[in-house]
Amino acid sequence: MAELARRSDLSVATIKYYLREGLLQPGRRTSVNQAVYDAAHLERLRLVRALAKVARLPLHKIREVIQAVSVESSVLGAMAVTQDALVGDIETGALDKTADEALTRAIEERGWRCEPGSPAHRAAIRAVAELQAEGLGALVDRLDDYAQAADSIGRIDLEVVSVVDSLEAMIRGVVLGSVLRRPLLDTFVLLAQQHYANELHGNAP
Amino acid sequence: MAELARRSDLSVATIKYYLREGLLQPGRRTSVNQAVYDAAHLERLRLVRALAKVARLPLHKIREVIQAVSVESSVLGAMAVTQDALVGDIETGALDKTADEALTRAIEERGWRCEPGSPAHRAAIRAVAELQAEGLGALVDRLDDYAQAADSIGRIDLEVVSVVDSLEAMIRGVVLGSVLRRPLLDTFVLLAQQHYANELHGNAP
DNA sequence: ATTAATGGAGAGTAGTACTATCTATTGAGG
DNA sequence: CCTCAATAGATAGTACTACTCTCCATTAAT
Repeated sequence: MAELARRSDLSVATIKYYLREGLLQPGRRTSVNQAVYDAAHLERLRLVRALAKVARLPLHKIREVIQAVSVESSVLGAMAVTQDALVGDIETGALDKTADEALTRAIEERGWRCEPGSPAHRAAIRAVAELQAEGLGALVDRLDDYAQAADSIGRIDLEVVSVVDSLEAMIRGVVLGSVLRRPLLDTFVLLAQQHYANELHGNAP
Repeated sequence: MAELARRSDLSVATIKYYLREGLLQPGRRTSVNQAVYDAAHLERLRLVRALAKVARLPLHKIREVIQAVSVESSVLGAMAVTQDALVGDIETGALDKTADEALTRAIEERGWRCEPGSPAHRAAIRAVAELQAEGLGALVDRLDDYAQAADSIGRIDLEVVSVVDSLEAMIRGVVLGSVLRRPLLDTFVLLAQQHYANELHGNAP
């Protein structure tokens, strides 16, 4: 276990805590006070850390994702579970009607076939509604443009996933990819903003 | 104050707390136990809520952003402050060298002019490094594609901002836009993923 | 034989974001 | 004028998350 702690950069106490919380599968017991942990345990710990630190999911959500994914036998199913965890909980009240309409227009424009009523769809409506509520109509007017960029990203995501060979590695790739690709794109957008801000400012090459 | 609580959907106790924490400017006093709050107070509360609930910034970060932005007199400055808050704190250690190289290649490919060493740039390096560490090299191989999509988004962001007229409204738009555009794009990407997942699955139209 | 680590369990801690209670006013209605 | 609810201000308490510490009996390693 000291080994596992060293390799995962976590304290022994934290690993024990994760074991208690069911985030880490128990090791193979060799005696009453000894157990061996292998590469799978290390990988699990890395996954848990990624979900906690990068996606900032609460530990109970992480447990849900891990359990759901370990049962899951399809890549699409794993993707759905991960998506649901990433959007978080949405209050089940009525959603803004004009936001729904604006979103529906954008979806039709793109020709997307997606599940209406899915957590992601509901979260999208809420996001549009918040923009409208804060008077950022100029942003809402460009939904189509953002949708076009999102389309590229979603397509690349799926292309990347479909490269992998084994189902298990694919599911792991979907979960980790969904979580880790987000900050990548976020920071890339910031860099692009810097670029165009510099251009506006007159620092053109 | 009861009025402000009602309009902002916050409890009086919470507003008092925000006053204590310096997140809300004090109202104009009319007597020792009376003060009037106006539209600016309501707007501030909405901004605080957006930064807390949507961007999930801790309150002390929100205070930093608000104070920095209120002093700020340029749109670019406000954008930089907001960017720094959104990327969070990065440990000031050495960053992964191969990740830096991969990122530099992508930036050059795009022709971006951005600040090396800025929080956003450092965060990008870390994001790439995490993908590499988790064996998601397939994703890193497509940095250019993601960068291209990010480029579109950054360009649209700046176009949206430059539409506004007054400086004050522009700064508010930059802060709120940066914060609220994120979940919009996140959910759009999820919808695009659903679309392409359906296609892969054979549910083509 | 001694020392150090292990598994297990419970209690304790730090940080965040409120929420409740108290006090001394004070404004408004009857 | 009197009462009563509301207010500003301050302090203490709460709920939750994510650990961290301490203890124990047991056992592996030297």
